[in-house]
Amino acid sequence: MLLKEICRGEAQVDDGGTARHRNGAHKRPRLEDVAARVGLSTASVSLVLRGVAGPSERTRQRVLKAAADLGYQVDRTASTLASRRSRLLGVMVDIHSPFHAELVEHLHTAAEEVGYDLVLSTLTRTRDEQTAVETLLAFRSEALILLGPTSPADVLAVLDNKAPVITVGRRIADAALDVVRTADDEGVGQIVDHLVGLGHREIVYVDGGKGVIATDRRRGYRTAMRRHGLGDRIRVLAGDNTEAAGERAARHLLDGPELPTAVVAFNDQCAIGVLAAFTRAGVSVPGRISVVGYDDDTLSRLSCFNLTTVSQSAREQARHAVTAAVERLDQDRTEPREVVLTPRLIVRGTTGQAV
Amino acid sequence: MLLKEICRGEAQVDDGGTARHRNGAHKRPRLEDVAARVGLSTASVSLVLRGVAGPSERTRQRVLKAAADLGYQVDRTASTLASRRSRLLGVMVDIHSPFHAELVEHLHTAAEEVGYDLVLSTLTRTRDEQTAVETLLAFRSEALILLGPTSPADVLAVLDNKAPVITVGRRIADAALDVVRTADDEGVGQIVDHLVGLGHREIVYVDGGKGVIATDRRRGYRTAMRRHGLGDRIRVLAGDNTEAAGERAARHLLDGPELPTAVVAFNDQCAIGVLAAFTRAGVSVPGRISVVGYDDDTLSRLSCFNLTTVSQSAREQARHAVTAAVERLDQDRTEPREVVLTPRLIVRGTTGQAV
DNA sequence: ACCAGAACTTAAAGCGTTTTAAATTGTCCT
DNA sequence: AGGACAATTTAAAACGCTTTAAGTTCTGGT
Repeated sequence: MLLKEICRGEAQVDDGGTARHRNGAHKRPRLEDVAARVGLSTASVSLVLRGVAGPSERTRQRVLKAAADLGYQVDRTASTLASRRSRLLGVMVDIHSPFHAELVEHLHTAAEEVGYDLVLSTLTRTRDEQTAVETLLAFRSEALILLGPTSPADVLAVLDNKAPVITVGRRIADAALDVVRTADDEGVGQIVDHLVGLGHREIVYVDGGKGVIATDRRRGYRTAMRRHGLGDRIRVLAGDNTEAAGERAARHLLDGPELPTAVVAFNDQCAIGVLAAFTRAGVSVPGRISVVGYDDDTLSRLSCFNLTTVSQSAREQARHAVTAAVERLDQDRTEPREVVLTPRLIVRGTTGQAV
Repeated sequence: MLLKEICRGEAQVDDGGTARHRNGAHKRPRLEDVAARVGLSTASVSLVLRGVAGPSERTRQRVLKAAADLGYQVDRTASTLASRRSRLLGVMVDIHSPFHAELVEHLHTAAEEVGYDLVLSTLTRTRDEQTAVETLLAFRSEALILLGPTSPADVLAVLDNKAPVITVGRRIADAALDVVRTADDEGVGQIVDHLVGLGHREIVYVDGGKGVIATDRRRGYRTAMRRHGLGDRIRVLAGDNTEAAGERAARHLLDGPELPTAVVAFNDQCAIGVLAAFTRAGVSVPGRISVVGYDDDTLSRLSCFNLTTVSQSAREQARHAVTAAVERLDQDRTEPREVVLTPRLIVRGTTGQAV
């Protein structure tokens, strides 16, 4: 062991710092190195570094100092292997989505609070959900938090056999999975309530195409209209989640016999298309017509849009997702759970009294 | 060994699938399990699974089949430890930045082509560069690709001792680091050329505050103006990277004696503020005044803005970053290298002939 | 001095792979 | 049949840590 140490030392000297990075094999200090430095066993050092009770105060201090001097940093791969726990939550995200970005932000803090770390795997044009999830498992993630997955329920169910799956932001038929989401129908309901409260009766909805989310929102619109006795005023225009769709819908309305007094769009992106088309046509918003989006995108907050919209409380969803994971991992919960949060209407500048 | 197998088998049956996830300790099949299944050693299986030459075709097929049957997936932590290589590139990103999202997308494909994987660590309000980088190292990243780091050059230099650092998108004084970036001054120069070509002479620049990037772009503006003999027309308005700053600047211009014929903003965000203020004031763009941004944000592409801007070629930067990493890791390059790419002007709808 | 028990420390056995050197099997000649 | 060599296969030693059971050292009380 002494010999070994000397060898390492010599090698480092010979190395001279020039070939430091060769093959990424820059020697980082190991537990053994700091142990040798203070004349203790690696066991003690490990104990101190993990903050486990046992080692004396004197030992603690010396070890901490030595570790700092050497710039020691634990090797996650080794400790995962040894402890049989990675304490890692795998998160699948669409890196282009601002909403996911927000979720990740809160997932980080929530996970940290319960002693877990996050590993991210992103979807891209050339990287599908399958690949993303495999990466997460290869890192030995203990649970999988999937943000807005599009895989069918049965695929997710199979996945759940390898590690508990928590789906965020999407309703899942009745697979035995944990789901955290907001009530999309209710969110649109709140929008309609708000508009009706402002005296609107001619409220048009621009659809978001197929998909669970679009379905829920559309239903929310219909239900709310009927609730207000406006069942016969229900009017759904085809559309999708793009600005272009919003523009098309708005032009369609402009070409029509009479303009409604309010337009509710599937999401913010789409709403902005609507907004742009109206502005260009000289129709005042919210003077002549009110426009509402959904998602509380960064976009909607821009003062030039200042869009009334619905927020999905990223913070709460993230916390619930982490809690769900921890319950599965550390508290033996086996029953699936669905957490449905109430979205929050954000009234900004694109809604006003009906004319 | 046979006994051991039986034990594992029994345990799985007892488990019955209900307590599967307890402590994240779901037993995944190991190399040994697939070896046992085909009656070979783990060594052979390892060889086959990694595609190393040696095993006979017959063996190969049998192993592959067994692995598939068992749903075997290699455990990265173990193989990293054993092979002393993680083949992992650590990437620090600001998850809220659309530009970083694009870079990550291309980094993924570039890394894959050379047999590396990416591990992402994000900056958030509560997670600074220090923490992000430590996480990357804890995973044993072999190189660090930092997207737009703000840490001072000397901190980055120290970091480079632990693993080769490749900085993307930011100029670094003269640290011995690899840098990949675009020539910001040149980008702004292209904008000015474009405007001058359209007959503009009164071109105002809205500044981006302090910071290396802002400095470069401002310099680019000044240099280009002088180059066109417009040195006496140079006019820089205070600003930063926000929409609000753009609005302020535009209002300032509107209040002034005479409007310039073109405004160049530090970035797209800022340009959109400018745009919004002009539109609201009834000043036609590009009829009366031209506006240009920088970054080619998703924002700028929205048809309602359709902003003329400058693209930073995420794809090229990503490829160069990965190449730089690989050269350091696999080809013993020790000399730092700076790659400066030429940005590309994207002419859209906010620039036109000077009036 | 001696001893029980508390306080602290450590030896050693893994964790699931890779890798090297050695062992085994197979093939083709004489 | 025997031997040389190539083609396969494998035993066993890492990798850097955690963890458990077993020491060892201290206390304070007799």
